[in-house]
Amino acid sequence: MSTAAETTGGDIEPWEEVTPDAARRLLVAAVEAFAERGYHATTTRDIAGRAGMSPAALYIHYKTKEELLHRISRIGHDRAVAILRAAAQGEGSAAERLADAVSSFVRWHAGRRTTARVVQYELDALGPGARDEILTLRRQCDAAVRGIIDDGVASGEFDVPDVKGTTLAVLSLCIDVARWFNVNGPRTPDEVGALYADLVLRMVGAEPTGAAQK
Amino acid sequence: MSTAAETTGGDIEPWEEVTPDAARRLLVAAVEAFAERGYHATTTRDIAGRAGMSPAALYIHYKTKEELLHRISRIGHDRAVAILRAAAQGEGSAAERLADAVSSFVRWHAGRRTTARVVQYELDALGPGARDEILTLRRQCDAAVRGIIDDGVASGEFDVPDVKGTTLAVLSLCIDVARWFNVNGPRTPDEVGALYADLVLRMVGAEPTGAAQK
DNA sequence: GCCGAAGCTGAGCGATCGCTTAGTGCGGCC
DNA sequence: GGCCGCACTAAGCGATCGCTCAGCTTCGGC
Repeated sequence: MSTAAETTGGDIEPWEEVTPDAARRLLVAAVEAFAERGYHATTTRDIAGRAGMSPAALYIHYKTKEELLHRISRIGHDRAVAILRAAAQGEGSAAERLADAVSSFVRWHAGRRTTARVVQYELDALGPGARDEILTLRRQCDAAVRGIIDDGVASGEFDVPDVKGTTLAVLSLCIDVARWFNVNGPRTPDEVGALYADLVLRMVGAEPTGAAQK
Repeated sequence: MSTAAETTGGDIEPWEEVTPDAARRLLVAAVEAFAERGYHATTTRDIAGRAGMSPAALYIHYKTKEELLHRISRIGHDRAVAILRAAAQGEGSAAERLADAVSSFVRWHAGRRTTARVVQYELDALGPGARDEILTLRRQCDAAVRGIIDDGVASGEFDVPDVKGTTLAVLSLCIDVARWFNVNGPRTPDEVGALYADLVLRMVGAEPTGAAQK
C-alpha cells in the first residue's frame, strides 16, 4: 500500500513541524512522560529534565503544561484524520479502502504507541475549549470510516445491519491498540495491522481480499 | 440468558462485600472520582468529601490512597473473571458461549462504566506488587475467552487463523467500551452487548445465532 | 567593541498534595 | 453512672506541585 499518509509511518519522530529545536525536544519529552505516567502524574520538572533543561525553560516555549498536551493532541489528531481520509479517498473497492484504513490506522497506533496513547487517553485532561476542538477532529475520523462502510453497503460489498454501531466498533478496535500494544511483544505493527484488517472485513461481511494491506 | 454471573449485572452497586458502611461509602466515592478525573488527578480530600467525611477519616479505613485503587481494581477484576468464566463454562455451542461471554462482558463495561473505567485504565497507577496480582487475573480473562475460541475451532464452528490475536482483539473490543460508552447516549448496555456479540461471531467466522444474547 | 534581544538558569513563591496527630463525641458494658 | 474504645474531626506537617522572576550568557548588527 502506498498512500501519501504512509510516508511518515516509519520510525522517525514526526515532530519536524515543531520549531525551534528546544520546543520540539520539550514536546517529545512531554509525549514520552505523558505516555508513561499520564498527564496528571507528570511534572513539569520531569519534562524539562528529559529535554535536558531547567524547569523554567519550559515556560519560554509553552505558556502552561496544558498547552503542551493541547499541541500534542492537536498534531496527533491531525495525523489520525489524515491517515483515515487518505484511505477513504483512495482508489479501489470499499473492502480495499476499509482494509487500508484499518491497517494503516492500526500501524500508527502500534508503531507510534507513545503518541497515540497520549492522543487517545489524555483527552479529558484538556480544558473545555481545547477538548471541543479535538472532538471535532474525532468526528472527522468517524465520518471517514463511516463513509467507507456506507459505500460498501451501497455497492453490496458489505452486509452491515448497524452502520453507526459498526463504525464505532471498528474505530474502537483500532484505538485500543494504543492501550495494549507492547513494543517488546511478539507482533510487529504491520502484523497487527494485517490481522485487524482481516477481522474488520469479517465484521462487515466482506469477502476477505487476502492481501488488502501492505 | 441467565448465567449466575448475571445476577449482579443490574443497577445496584455491587459493593455489598465491602464493610463497614463508611468504608463502602469511601470506596464508592473513590470509584466515581477516579473514573471522572483519573487516579492521579483525584485528591483524598475529594474522595472524603464525596463520602461526606473529613479527609482524615479515609485513613481509618484505608492505609493509603493506593490501597483504595487496589481494592477497587481487585474486586472489579474478580467480577470480570467471574463473568467470562461463567460464560465459558456454560452449556451450549462455542458460538453461543462466545456470544454470551461478549454480550455479558460488554453489558458490564457499559452498565458499570465508572467501575470498568477505573479497573481497565488505572492499572498503571498501582505499585509493582499490586499490578502483578491484577495481571494474573487479566490472564485468566484471556484464558477464558481463548478457551471458547479454541473449542469453536476444534468443533469446526469457527474459522480463526490466529487464535491468540483474535482473542486479544475480542477482549480489546469489549474493554474499550468503558472508554466511549455514554450513559446519555442512544444505546443501552443491552443493545451494545447484542451488537458486539454479533460482530464477534462474524470475526470468528461463525454463523450468526440470531438470538445468542438476551 | 558595544548593545540589545533572546534563551536559559537558580532560586523560590503560593498553593495544594498525601498523610499524621491530638483531641472530641458517643454508644455499649459492667 | 462511670468508663473505655472506637469512629471521626480540626489542624497542620513536610513535600512537591505549577509557575515566576531576576540575572547570566551568548550572539548578531553596526
